[in-house]
Amino acid sequence: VTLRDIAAEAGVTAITVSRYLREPARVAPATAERIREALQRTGYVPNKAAGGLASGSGQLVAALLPNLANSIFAETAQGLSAALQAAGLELLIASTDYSLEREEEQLRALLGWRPAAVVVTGRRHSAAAAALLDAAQAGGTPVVEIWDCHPEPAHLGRPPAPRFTQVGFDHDEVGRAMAEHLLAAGHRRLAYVDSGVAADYRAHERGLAFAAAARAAGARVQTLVAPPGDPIEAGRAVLPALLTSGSRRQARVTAAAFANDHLACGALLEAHRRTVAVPERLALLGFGDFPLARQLEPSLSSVALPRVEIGTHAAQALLAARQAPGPARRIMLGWSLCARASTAGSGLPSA
Amino acid sequence: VTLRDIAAEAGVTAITVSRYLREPARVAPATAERIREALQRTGYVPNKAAGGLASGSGQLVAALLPNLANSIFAETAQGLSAALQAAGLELLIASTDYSLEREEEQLRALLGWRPAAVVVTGRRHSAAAAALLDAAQAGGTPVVEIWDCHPEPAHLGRPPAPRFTQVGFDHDEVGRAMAEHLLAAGHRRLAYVDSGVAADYRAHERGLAFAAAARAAGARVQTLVAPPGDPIEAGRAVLPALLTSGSRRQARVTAAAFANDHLACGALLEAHRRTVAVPERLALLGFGDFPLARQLEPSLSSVALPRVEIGTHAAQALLAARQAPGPARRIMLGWSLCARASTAGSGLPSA
DNA sequence: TTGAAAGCGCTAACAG
DNA sequence: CTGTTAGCGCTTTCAA
Repeated sequence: VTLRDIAAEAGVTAITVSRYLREPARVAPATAERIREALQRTGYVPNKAAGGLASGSGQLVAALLPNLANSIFAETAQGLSAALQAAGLELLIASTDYSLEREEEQLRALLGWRPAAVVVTGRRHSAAAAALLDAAQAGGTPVVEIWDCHPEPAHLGRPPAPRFTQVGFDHDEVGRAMAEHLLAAGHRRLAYVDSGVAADYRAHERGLAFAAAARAAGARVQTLVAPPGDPIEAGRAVLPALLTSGSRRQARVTAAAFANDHLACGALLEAHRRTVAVPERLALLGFGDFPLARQLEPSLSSVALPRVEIGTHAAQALLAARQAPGPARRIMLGWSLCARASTAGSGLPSA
Repeated sequence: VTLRDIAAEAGVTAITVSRYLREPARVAPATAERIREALQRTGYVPNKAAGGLASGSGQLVAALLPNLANSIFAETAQGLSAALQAAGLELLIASTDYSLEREEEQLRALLGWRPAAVVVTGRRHSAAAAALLDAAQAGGTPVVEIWDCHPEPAHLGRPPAPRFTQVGFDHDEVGRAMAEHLLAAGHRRLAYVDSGVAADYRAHERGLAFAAAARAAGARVQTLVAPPGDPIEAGRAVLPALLTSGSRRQARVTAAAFANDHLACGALLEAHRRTVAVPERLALLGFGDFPLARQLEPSLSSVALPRVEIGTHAAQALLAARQAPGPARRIMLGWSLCARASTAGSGLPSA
């Protein structure tokens, strides 16, 4: 069923039906009525590919996320989806499995649909992918990077504008805040447990900032990498290393920060099983504030993230850019360190 | 940059470039080389909307899920996404928020892209949505219903074919298995805690089957509905009702089954907090087997679901149907009741 | 208020 | 092996 078919039914030409569909007011009432009936009878659904081709517009938004199953990105996807639907845009989505090569490949595929805007995760891309994004933006397609706002150092008093609009937060800042939280509770022997997903560079960067801040404050920091596989099990598996670390000449770790709440929960559960006192013997700090974190016993301290908001704000930013193209912005969203029982301050003497 | 541009660069016409892109073997090596260079230089990305329009094909798959953030559907989406990407198809996704009206509205929007196939969640649709799906299938677009395989009663010895291919499992069967599991552990006073998401009819159907099976075995069953809002909190909130139920003339509930693991975890954590013995005083059975279920203390019995497989099998089914259209099939995927400590058999005397 | 002509970027079918 | 012609279904621009 095409526009022509229903035009024939209504005794007009295709263009009139097309007009009716877009600006009903510009069609005579009598004609409109006949068109409406024909539309009803046939159950016509306009072909958006043809429409987009003719008008050069496009109603698709392409989004690239590392993984749709990961609750962090799933909520962002939901936020994006809901906000775009409300604006009449459709979401074309692809997962990259944290791989820059797959991101490039999928970006190329999605760009073939001439999306109205592009959303990518993070600020690291392959050279070719970056070139594609630049070209897209130069061609008037807004590009938004999510989950990673990275302020460059200020030049001449103000920070330079980013290449693409960024919606998220500064992972360095979070890493530092995590360190400061543990330092404030009196800890001086810290550990950071990095993600087993090696390509999750944001987790790695948080760890670097964590370590730098801790060392700057005179604390010792050890970095472990969780084994790959189920992250809760990985967190359990990491606990022994945390407990025995530096047992010889170096004082033992008294607090550990984790790349995510799954790992931290694993460690917490394993500590419980081994009757290791948390936070007395070992304080634990997660990242992500997953719903269960606050429910465990002891409740897990964590960093609450604007997971859904990143999606909705990204949608808003690209809608705004579509209407009135402007320079790339940095949209910093709030996060908060939720201090709970697992890091309750004990005023430990520094070792 | 269009096909014409790079054709001009390579000194050929557009159709030759088009051929090179689709069947490189059918152009002369020398020509191919020039085209390749031109492609490289310009960074050309073929316009798929135009290609699809001309060829009548389309490389998009439309998927409708209740919610992308819900871990159950998020994993299915990931499975779908990965399997489709591997086959060179893109995923156009929309969320319905468990609403049939929104499903219909979004279905109409997605159908405008003339997708190569359509994936919808569940077997209930508005009349108009069902008509759209029928029309799509009649027009050669495979339609797959996921998460709900509902065998009709057999006529003349064999069950009738479903309207659309279904990929999932039978929720009635799961509901019965949940009841049987608790009955086998000696329980005779059961409860089913339904989802606070009223439109989640699959959870409701499991509850009905659960209750029917339990009553058929001579047990008493009470059905509660979890309050809306955070499901873990809802599970916590429901516990008192379970503990006090029937305390007067009717014997107390000794085992409860839940619409999902979030609710069950909430109840488990609340039981722990109140030092209510699980499973001795109250056995708890979840649904979904979320990663944390097995990690809690006591570990939560639950029903493990083919979450990712539903996505991958749906992709396979629609790819197969694209290549060789056949009758709708019912693809039943396996699930398993994981008996853990929270329902460990206590051989309770029936009341 | 409606229509005719042209074309969006690409591909099918045929011809050369 | 390559090109010509004629669209896919819709919208733009202009004219009536």
